[in-house]
Amino acid sequence: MSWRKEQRRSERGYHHGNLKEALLQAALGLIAEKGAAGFTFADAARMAGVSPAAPYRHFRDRDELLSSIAQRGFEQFEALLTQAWDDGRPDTVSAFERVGKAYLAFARNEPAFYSAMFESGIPVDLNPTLMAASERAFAIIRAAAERLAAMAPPGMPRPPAMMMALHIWSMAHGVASLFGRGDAARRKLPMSPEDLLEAEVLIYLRGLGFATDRRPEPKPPGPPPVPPTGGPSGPWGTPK
Amino acid sequence: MSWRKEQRRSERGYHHGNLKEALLQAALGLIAEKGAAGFTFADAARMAGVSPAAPYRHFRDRDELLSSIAQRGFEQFEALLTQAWDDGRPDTVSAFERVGKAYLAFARNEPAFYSAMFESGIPVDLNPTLMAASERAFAIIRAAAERLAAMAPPGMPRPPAMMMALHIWSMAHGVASLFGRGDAARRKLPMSPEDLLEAEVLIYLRGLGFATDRRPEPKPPGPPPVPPTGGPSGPWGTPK
DNA sequence: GGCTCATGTAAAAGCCTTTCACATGAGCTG
DNA sequence: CAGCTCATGTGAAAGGCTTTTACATGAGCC
Repeated sequence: MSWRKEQRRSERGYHHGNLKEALLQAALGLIAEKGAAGFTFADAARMAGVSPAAPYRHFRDRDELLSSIAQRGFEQFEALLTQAWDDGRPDTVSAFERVGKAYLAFARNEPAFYSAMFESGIPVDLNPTLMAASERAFAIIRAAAERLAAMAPPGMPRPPAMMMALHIWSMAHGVASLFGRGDAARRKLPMSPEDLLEAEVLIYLRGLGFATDRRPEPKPPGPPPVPPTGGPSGPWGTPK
Repeated sequence: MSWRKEQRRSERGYHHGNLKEALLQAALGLIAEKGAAGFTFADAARMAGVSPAAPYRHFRDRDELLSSIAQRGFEQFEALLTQAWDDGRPDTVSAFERVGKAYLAFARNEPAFYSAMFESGIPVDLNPTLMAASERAFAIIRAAAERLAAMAPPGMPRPPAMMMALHIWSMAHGVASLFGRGDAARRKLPMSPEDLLEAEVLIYLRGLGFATDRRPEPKPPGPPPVPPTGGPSGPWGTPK
């Protein structure tokens, strides 16, 4: 590991040696535990074993720490989405759904990041660095939408990829925000958030004219003109 | 008006006479202005012209005030959605869209309520009263979905109304959260949030097999089997 | 060895939350 | 109307958090 130094001088002297990182980690834990609102600068300092003034050597103020966390969050988010999308393999539609699941997984597994990114009240659009990171993450969704739009069935008007991307994003974000987290704001659902989102996206894609019954991808988008066969392969299973 | 009393005794004496209400109003303004996180109990007291301890006669603590606001928010939200839905007049689909627009309008016009309801971090599911109010609001969406599901085209599997309701809710909530407010977290959009949501819902409904080209409602859901004519009446206008 | 500058500390000011004992006066009771 | 009582406000105080400032330490570099 790269932090032997910090480890060795456990009874650390005057200087911490890795305070910035320690503060970020502490904050991450605290936010996950008590929410972005309840997180306190002094707590993080205490947790890192330094005086309450020390953090100010590394962050202008509490908000800047929060922004740093959001920044990192967007970076990890982007990485996760990139990996989930996997350049559309093995087929565009299922890769697309993997992206949706990754969105929910991130919200659930990284509540602190998610909180800092979307619920902390920091104005993303006022911080260019943060804004850029956020747009890099969204770019994955847009790229996926682009690919999807390109294979739209020929008989229909071709949907604007940007619009599709925004739609998918809002679905994923809506499901994650309303139903996605372990504790807060949970409501009883008849299905898992993952299934809920998957069905939502499938129905949406079908509304755009995509055949969504997960068959090997027709290389040149095949003839089957428009929505499904009426058969039992709907997004929510067979009706009783 | 019913508050003559408070008005008349402008230079009020020892007792305020309407402090609870005044605090709620003050908080509403403060939250709208500085966000749910930045809102402070002491500020509200100051704004109402009382000592910092006075509010504790009406609210256990800051969180209870926030909950009260969320409670009211859900009630107004429910009223607004009810009115927008208007029992499905003049036709189910357009009434449905009106509900979507009302959702966005609420987020935009009542940022303080919206903030308290969805972003303040208060655990809705731990407060039965609040939870009930929230469910009454959601019930409107579910009722609308129920109506919609009932007129699903006969050829297809009938979608579960609850699922539809959750889908629509997540779309509206996602759009509102990501793009709906004046200032924060805004991103440049190629279209208004309203249009974005409308297109999203229309595509979704089409994916369920509904004809979405706003014609007089077929009393017994007519024969036109499935999606549109391929004509220019798509949800996002005609392709270039 | 000695300098210098990044990094920590201590102390203090200012604000917020919450509690407690006490003050006021609105509304009832006779 | 006198008197009581209790809901509602006040003032003061304890305890935290944030942020600033002057000062301390010691790591890295000639």
